[in-house]
Amino acid sequence: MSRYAVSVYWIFSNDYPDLLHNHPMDLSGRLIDAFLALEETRHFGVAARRCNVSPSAFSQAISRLERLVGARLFDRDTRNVALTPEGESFSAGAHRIAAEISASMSELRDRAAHRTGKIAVAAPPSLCVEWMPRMLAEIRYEHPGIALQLHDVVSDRCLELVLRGEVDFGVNAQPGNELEFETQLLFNEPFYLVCRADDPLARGASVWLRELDGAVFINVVRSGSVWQHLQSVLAGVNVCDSGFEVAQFGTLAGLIDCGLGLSVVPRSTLPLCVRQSVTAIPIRDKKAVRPIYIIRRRNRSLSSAAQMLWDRIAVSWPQQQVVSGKSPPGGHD
Amino acid sequence: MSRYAVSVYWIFSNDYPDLLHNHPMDLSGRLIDAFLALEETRHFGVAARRCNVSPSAFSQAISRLERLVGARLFDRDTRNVALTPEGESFSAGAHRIAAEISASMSELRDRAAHRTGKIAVAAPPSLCVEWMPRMLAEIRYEHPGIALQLHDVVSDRCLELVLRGEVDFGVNAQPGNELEFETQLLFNEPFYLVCRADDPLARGASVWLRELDGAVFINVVRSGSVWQHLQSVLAGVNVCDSGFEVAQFGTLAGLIDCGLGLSVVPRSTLPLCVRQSVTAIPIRDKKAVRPIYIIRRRNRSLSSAAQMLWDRIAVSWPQQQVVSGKSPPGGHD
DNA sequence: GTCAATTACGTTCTCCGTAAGGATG
DNA sequence: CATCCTTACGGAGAACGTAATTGAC
Repeated sequence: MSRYAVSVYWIFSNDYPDLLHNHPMDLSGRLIDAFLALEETRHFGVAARRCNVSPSAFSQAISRLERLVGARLFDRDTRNVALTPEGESFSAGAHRIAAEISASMSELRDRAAHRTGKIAVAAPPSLCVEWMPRMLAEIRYEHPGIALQLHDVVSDRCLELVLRGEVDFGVNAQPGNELEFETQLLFNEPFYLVCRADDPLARGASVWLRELDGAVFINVVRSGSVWQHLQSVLAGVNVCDSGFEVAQFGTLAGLIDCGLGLSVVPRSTLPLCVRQSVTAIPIRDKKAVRPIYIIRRRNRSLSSAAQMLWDRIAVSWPQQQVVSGKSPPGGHD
Repeated sequence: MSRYAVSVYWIFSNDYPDLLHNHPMDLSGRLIDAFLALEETRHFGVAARRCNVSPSAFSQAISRLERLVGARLFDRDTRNVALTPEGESFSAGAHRIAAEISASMSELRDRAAHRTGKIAVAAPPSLCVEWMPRMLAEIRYEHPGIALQLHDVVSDRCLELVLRGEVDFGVNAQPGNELEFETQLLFNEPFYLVCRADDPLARGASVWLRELDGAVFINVVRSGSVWQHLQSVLAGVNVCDSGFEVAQFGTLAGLIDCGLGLSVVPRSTLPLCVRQSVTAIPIRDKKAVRPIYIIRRRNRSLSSAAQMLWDRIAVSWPQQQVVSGKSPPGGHD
């Protein structure tokens, strides 16, 4: 009896009385399925088997559907089953509903299986020379249905694209602030000395930064992250400013080739810098590196496809952890 | 313990194991509603209130939906709610599903409320002169959204249209066979003598059939039901065949007007027969009637709109009952 | 009499609401 | 610490299966 008393209390304490299990719109996919099966087979038993339920359950389901829509949908006796005019009217809608449900489900399944989807990433031009294209080529080969988008942009623009959701994630030499971004260090990319092959500095297999004292130095433009990092890398080295400030690494190579100076660039740009008479030499200083991060918006999940690429990139360097938002020396913004 | 034994037996005797409450397509309208509410409000509490459920139930519903589609649809913490890429992808489909469900339900509701729909009826030309048009005019006035169709056809064609479902029901002077048709007698329509106003028979207020002995009789075509019924009505009366056999009652009136004979017609055709010098006189014989039935396919329900008109017609003569399929004397086919 | 749909009835599962828990700002 | 989403839990209703009933041929 006390159980009943509790029930009564609950009935009256229910703050959501409007919709006690009788919403006008609780059409379920099962009911639509039942309708379509019966429409096609015109036979309760067969339709029930097709829906994997007992004839009894199927009959009840049809009754439920009819009660729900407020109209008898099938005329039936023990021998014949046929649509009523209302059933005919409902049929078109039922087919459309089923098609929409099916389409929505397949779309999500396709995305989950990476048969379709889209990945947009941003990366600095240097990493777009070989590194990102190689990553994307793998994806394209394994999942040709996924649309790929690559923005080769400078650091600030990369963060902007990530923040605005125009790319799923970015690869960047500069981490974002930790309130808005989730950042993981991928690797530290070493800088290389780039100079003429007949430059005295090119005699050894590697050089120290201090050996660059007095060398004529060609700068890259200040907007890129390369310039930012070089400021700290070259701190304490007395290089001589050549006066040039180039935007493209191919230009850099041309200037060097003609004996107008030398430069220091990240390894990923070497394919653009090295030519017949221009060579690249490792720098032995541990600090002659720039960090490469992978960056996404904090608290935003990635699409299934983007997550796959993220994992593939991030997992390649398994020892890394999320870094704090403090900018490293030489970083800006 | 015996209860558990029974349960175990049932588990193993279950012939429908495939789909034990985990069909891939049991998307319900409620879940779609929940999704749309949360997409719009971006707030669990508010969306829950809009759906008239507790925050807890709403949260569970979203989780259920996400488990069902196999993808996380919302990124959320205690402060922010946002669609994931998969959620964005699902959104369009969800809107379409909701729209289709809503449209289907409204359509059925509109039909139930007679705001829309269609009625097609067949009736003999005689009853299309005044009787059916009056019925249909009422419907049109009260329910202008319902499309109306009227076939003025002869008896056999009427049954054919009913059987083939090209009309919802028919009004007919001849009942169909009771296996395929469901028939209800509406009324017995009296026959009238139609003759020149100066005919001796027109002197009284009414006549007996036997008074027609020797009169020159103009027949209507044999294909119509009028001819069928006249055969039995005039059995035993020795009328003189005029040789004319007309299809239109206007023609009949013209012939009579010119003194070429007289005829006997159902009351409903009188508006077409009576003119200045042609008059109609009731016949006193009880058998000088033809039955008018309302006929529909057996075991086929009518559309909501058609049912309304059927009821309106059938209920006008409440004492009538379903007649047997035996053709009345004079009936054919 | 037979076959198929329905109804009756008991069981299981779904879904809800209350209440407690936990994370975030 | 306040807010809001989530989990835990118990109960009501939904939905199913078996079995009995109805109804049509």
